[in-house]
Amino acid sequence: MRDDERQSVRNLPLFATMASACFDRLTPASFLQKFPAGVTIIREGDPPDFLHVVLDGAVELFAQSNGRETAVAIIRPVTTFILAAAVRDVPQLMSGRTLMPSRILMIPSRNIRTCIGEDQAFAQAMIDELAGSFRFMVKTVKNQKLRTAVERLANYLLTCRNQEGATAFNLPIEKQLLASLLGMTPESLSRAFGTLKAYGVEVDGNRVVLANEKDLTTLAKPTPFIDDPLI
Amino acid sequence: MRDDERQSVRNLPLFATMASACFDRLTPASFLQKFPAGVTIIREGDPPDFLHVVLDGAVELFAQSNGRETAVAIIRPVTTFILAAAVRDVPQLMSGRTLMPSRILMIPSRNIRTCIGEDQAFAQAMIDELAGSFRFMVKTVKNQKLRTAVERLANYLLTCRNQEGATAFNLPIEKQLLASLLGMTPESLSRAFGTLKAYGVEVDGNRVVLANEKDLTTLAKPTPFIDDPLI
DNA sequence: GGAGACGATTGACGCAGGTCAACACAACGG
DNA sequence: CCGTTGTGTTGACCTGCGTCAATCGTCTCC
Repeated sequence: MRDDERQSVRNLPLFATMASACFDRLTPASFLQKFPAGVTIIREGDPPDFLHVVLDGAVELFAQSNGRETAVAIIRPVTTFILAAAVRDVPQLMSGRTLMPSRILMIPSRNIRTCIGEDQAFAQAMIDELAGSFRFMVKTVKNQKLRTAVERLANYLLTCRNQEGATAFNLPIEKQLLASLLGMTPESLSRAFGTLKAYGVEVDGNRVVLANEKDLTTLAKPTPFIDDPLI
Repeated sequence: MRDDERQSVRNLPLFATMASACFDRLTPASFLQKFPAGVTIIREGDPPDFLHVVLDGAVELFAQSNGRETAVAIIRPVTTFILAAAVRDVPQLMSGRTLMPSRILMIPSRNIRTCIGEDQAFAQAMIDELAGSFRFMVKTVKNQKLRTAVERLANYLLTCRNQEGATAFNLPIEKQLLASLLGMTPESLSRAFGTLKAYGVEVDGNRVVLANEKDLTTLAKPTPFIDDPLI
């Protein structure tokens, strides 16, 4: 691991406040691994031997059942994942695959659990992180159960808009994956985009322009309690 | 609060390991409140002034948007809720209403946050609790996105069966609420029960008999990574 | 440059599940 | 005792979305 990367891990909310003594004990036991795109790096049901940190690239968390599959979250640098399984030492509920060539830091989850018991600040940061993850999943459930496919797409686009700060942007993921994340088929996503044309949504490949935010917002009815990632 | 109730709160996983000094500081600041059935005791968007503990009765956590409403979880004694909002001090994402006359212990969330900083064991218990809550929501998302309405009902019944330990039992909640919890309308639930007749599911009011577990299981395809509440 | 692979789109069609309305039934209160 | 209210069921209908198949464009790799 390069020194600037070590620093960027250290700067994560989860690790920023922990005692240096603990952090220094964590890092030597960890190792950095490079993966090409499209590799499944963790599998549902596996024991959570490592806490993973995406340093570079992107990881899709997904789940399978009955031959069906769905994306649950996209993890981008610099963020951890499978925290909950790691601290409880129980089988993982989701699989993870790289969406592009990625570099992942793997920290033995045993060391994580030890540090929690020794470092008060780390425990506090862990509580914050887990509470945030829980709330993210609550929002996901609400999004899924209270909205139609077109509404989910409309709100997704508005959220992109807010993060980009502009009404024109590129979709950060492929449409196939977006469909899975939004809980629909690629065909339905295509048709949902078609429906949104009437609300000023212009699409060309990955390029999206929101030409009529007002109408789109009226349709989407966004609420901070689903769509604001910060609260 | 009666002494045996104080003890049952103390016995909760969240409070069992914490230092007595902390627990003793928590309880005097808390108060017990009685609610009749059907009362909304917390509201989406409200600040989380209190951590709630259901001592008696039951509480439905639900969310609303666009005039639609959905149940997210049922809280039974003795369990806490809105933990995540309380520790982060951010608006609640769900509302809660009593399903029957209930007695709820309300602990100022400020005190909870203080204790986390002072009591290592409490912080540890909090981490466990939040990790468990997160995983519950992951399972909820998977259940919702990977299964049809009939499959969700079939798996719900099999989960009841395991908790009761018998193939005949009473539904613990009204069908209306069950429909909302499973993400469908009451009419659809009624028809889903109709579909399951062919799989040995006999229903009379709240009474359910699973006369053919084998076929039902073949249909439901339960997986511990969605249906096992313990992992 | 051409063959293939992959992602996206479109059309035709079907089904799951929502909507609306009517009705059955039990619980409850006057 | 009967009307009222709440809860569940059933039927008719419709729509949102999945499925299947064909097509098109883009990218890659010989």
